[in-house]
Amino acid sequence: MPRPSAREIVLDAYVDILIEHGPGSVTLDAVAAKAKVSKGGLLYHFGSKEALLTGLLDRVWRLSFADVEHARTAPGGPVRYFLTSSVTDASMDKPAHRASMAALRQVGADERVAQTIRNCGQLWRNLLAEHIEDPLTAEMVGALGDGLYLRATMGEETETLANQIDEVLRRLGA
Amino acid sequence: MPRPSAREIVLDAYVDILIEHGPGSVTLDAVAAKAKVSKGGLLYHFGSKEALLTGLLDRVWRLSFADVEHARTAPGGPVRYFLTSSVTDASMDKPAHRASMAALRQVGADERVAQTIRNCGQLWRNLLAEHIEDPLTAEMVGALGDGLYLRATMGEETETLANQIDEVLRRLGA
DNA sequence: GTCTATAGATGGATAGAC
DNA sequence: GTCTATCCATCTATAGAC
Repeated sequence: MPRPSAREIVLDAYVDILIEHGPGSVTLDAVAAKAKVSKGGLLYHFGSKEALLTGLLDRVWRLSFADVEHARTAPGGPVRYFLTSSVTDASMDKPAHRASMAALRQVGADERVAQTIRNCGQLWRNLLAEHIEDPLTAEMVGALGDGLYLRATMGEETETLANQIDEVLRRLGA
Repeated sequence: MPRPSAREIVLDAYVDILIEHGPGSVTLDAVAAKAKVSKGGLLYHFGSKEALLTGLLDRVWRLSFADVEHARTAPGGPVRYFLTSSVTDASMDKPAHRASMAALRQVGADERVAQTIRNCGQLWRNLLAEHIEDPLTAEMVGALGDGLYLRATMGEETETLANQIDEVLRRLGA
């Protein structure tokens, strides 16, 4: 485990603040303080506030891509991995989910945000389509997972469904 | 149709800016300009930025409650109404959806935001539970609708599922 | 590569005229 | 009920020392 670069530490702080306080509270001062660098130090790595967002979107895409690849070889299969991670990891500190949660809070701030999130969604949908024969079923699994993800990011109880993923998949025929 | 009060016009402007530019761009100046009042005029109706958020959350709850009541007597039944409106109205300018989309962008800014959204979600889940016998099926329909809603708010294509709502419901047995 | 200092702009909120 | 004017805190970004 190599020590994370200063760039990554700053990005972590940016993500933390977005998730905990929202975009209205994101200031260079706040990010620098959380990352324990000075504002000048921060601006050496990210030349502007917009550069921070760019860095976040890069991370979101990179981690989502890796997560989808990881799903391909997951023990219970990709489909099961998709649903369980939608519901389980969103509240935990899996980096891929933290990054996309942070990005979700920036929708509207820049066109690239929604674009990136859509691209990541497409990755997952492609994966599901590869492993579920019927197209409509694949779409339904995708939408259901997205719903679980949304709920988890809202701090909602998802146990009712989380404990019955196998039965859910059986009923969907996936 | 009574002319909307100044309060409502200001709230509309606040919602517009949240949806179009995100919370990072919400300033009293911007809201006042969009509502075509002065900053002083705005602050007469909402004494602070926080009061604007409070006003939004009130509206979200009020409109969601009314929408759920409206769903009870919808032509195709409440369940069908839930799914079709999740997918259709989110991109349109139905006030209930615009308000909750705006609130969604403020998650993290204040605890009450996620709380309000959870409460509204509970309203819909109760409705579904009343009209779908099997509890797990009801939960699945709810999650699927939430997924469609999330996608619609991201400007995502939802037509594949939107055109097959009846088949979706048939497969879910709802 | 990280810091301090500071410029210059913009933010939220108040006071008081009309 | 709506406006203008203003205060002061905070924000982004730059300049330049170390």
